[in-house]
Amino acid sequence: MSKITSAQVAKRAGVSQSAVSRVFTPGASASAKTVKKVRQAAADLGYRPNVLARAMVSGKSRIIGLVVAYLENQFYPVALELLSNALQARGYHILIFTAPNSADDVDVLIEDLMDYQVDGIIAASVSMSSPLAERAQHSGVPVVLFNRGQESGAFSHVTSANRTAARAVTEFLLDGGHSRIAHIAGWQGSSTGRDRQAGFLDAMQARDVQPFAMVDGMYDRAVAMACTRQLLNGARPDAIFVGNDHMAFAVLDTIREAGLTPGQDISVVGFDDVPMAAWASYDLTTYRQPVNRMVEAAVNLIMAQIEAGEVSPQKLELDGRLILRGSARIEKAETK
Amino acid sequence: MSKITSAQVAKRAGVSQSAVSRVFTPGASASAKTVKKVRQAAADLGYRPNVLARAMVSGKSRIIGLVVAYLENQFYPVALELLSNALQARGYHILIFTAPNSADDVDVLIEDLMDYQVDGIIAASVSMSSPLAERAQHSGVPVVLFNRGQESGAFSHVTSANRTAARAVTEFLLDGGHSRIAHIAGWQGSSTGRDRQAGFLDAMQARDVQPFAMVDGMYDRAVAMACTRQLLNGARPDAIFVGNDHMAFAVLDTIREAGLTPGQDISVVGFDDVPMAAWASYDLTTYRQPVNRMVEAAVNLIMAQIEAGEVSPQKLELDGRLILRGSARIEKAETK
DNA sequence: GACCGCCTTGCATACGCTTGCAAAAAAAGC
DNA sequence: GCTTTTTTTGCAAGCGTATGCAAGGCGGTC
Repeated sequence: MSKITSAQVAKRAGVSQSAVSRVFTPGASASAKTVKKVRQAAADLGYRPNVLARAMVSGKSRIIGLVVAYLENQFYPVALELLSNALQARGYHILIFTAPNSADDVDVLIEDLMDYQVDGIIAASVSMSSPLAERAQHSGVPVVLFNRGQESGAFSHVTSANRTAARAVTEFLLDGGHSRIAHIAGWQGSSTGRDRQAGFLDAMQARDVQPFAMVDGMYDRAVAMACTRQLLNGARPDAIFVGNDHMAFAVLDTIREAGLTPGQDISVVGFDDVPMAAWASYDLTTYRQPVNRMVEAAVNLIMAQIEAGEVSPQKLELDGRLILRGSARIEKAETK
Repeated sequence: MSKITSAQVAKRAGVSQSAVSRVFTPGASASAKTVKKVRQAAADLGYRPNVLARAMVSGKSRIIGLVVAYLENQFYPVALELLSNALQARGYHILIFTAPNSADDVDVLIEDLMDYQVDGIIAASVSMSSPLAERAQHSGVPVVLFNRGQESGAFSHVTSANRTAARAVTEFLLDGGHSRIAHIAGWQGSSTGRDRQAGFLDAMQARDVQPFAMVDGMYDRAVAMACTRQLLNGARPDAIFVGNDHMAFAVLDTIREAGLTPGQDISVVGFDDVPMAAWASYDLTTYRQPVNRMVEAAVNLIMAQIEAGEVSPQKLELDGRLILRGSARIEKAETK
């Protein structure tokens, strides 16, 4: 029930309170003798500096606000864990805010976040409004968007090269001899969803083949299942490119439910390469987002902005690669 | 780049700083006139109270430390999201700490945590050492263990009634006519793993049937797969009760890999009922942990301890129920 | 109209720490 | 050994807010 303060340590060590502070402040000067006395006293009393008090005077809280949603999509827990570890290693910690779906509420959330004097904000799977942009900018809080882009040049962001990637996926399907290719797109309210769809269209137009179908799957399992059932009615596609793995699993389940075999009757390709994609029951061919590098980049970005007061927003697009598994036919078509 | 303070608002509104403070402090007295002036000035300036400064003087940070690991196991992201939402609704937020596997390091983590003056700690999927117990107790920081028990009566915890539940699962398998039942147990270093194994043994002994096999799956996918391959060699079990869903999925994959059909050749039952268990590709019979109620209970517990300074640790065990799906044979054996 | 009680308000202090400044101490230079 | 330079140290002033206390304002009662 006791809070040990630096003053108490100071008294016990026979030095001033500022001496104690300096011993616990990296880069401050203190003689070996003082350091020893203070450390001893601190250990005796079980003293630990109060991060909040430190934050008040220094203006640095060593807290990063993380806004996240869609934790059902395994991509985010994985990213969250990596982010947390990377930041912990640098002495920062994550204050987590789970975002509601509506975009307006995100703004409220960010206000909340800033009340905590966070040193930076990482927003994963979330778009931010422009008023909010100004707000954060105005407060001098760096913002990095993770796995989501932003047209306005307000923030930094790090994503995959979604459009290029989607083009590669589509070309892979075309090369595999598919000609009736459908796209269950990621949510069109998100940049990732739009970019991947654009990449899909790029590739189709380049080869001069019409999309079999193209619908918005909203990054939602139920919606993806409904879309798939629709597609399976009547003339079927021979391939479906799905906006992310989370939906792709739903597609696979639905295809099997219809008595068809993925990779044989219909090829399915996802996006993300979450761990589950490698599991035998799904065995999903998918485009691997380089989540490790994305996290690293995001952390580096936010650190740079915090430490250097860097203001120019960076837009990073990292390359991943297609991971071939059993859910999509590989060999060239028999027409060859 | 500007930090608006209550003093600035005060000046603009023509009142004292304390008046501003009172307007933003629920339960403090201020005349309607003052409230109006202050709110106006605050809105003009874009003032928001500094939570950290508030925390310093009040001693309440409105931050809950959450220690978590095993985010690959979908149970935890789900719980995390629910916890975060429940706490956000009460004006609290989560500072997240991802725990390494080793138990010692958890202690270091908690020290870190307490530096942030958290109002409480929720530890999910993590055991705590007794020195740590004292430490937190000494600092007056309430600790609640989530989905993990603790023999020492030091902290509160909330879990399922794991032993009873495991007994029910085992009885279900016995009733289904299975006689060669194996158990791939949860990590024996965890209370949940041990309790479920104990429940399994309870039921088997009560019916006087020998376990076909019993091994520690360590809550690890790879280990569970290895165990399963072992079990499938030679004389096979006709049922496997797995310590959690995360491992059960691995078991199912391995069974299929061996050319067998779960629910037909071998029954499999898991524990947790994570969302994925309901997906068609797994269709896993499993014991549903009442995660909503567990979260609610954990939050209530920690709130009570924070607000009332409650000290007596509570040990809550909630009941879930068995969810029947396709991975386990249901009907009585043919011997009937 | 005087008196009493209650609601508001400002003043001043405290929360636990960092940091600029100047004095003291130690080290270095000759 | 004395001056000059460098390092160490204590003092004190904040960081932005809440809150006890006393003074002021208001209405109500007789």
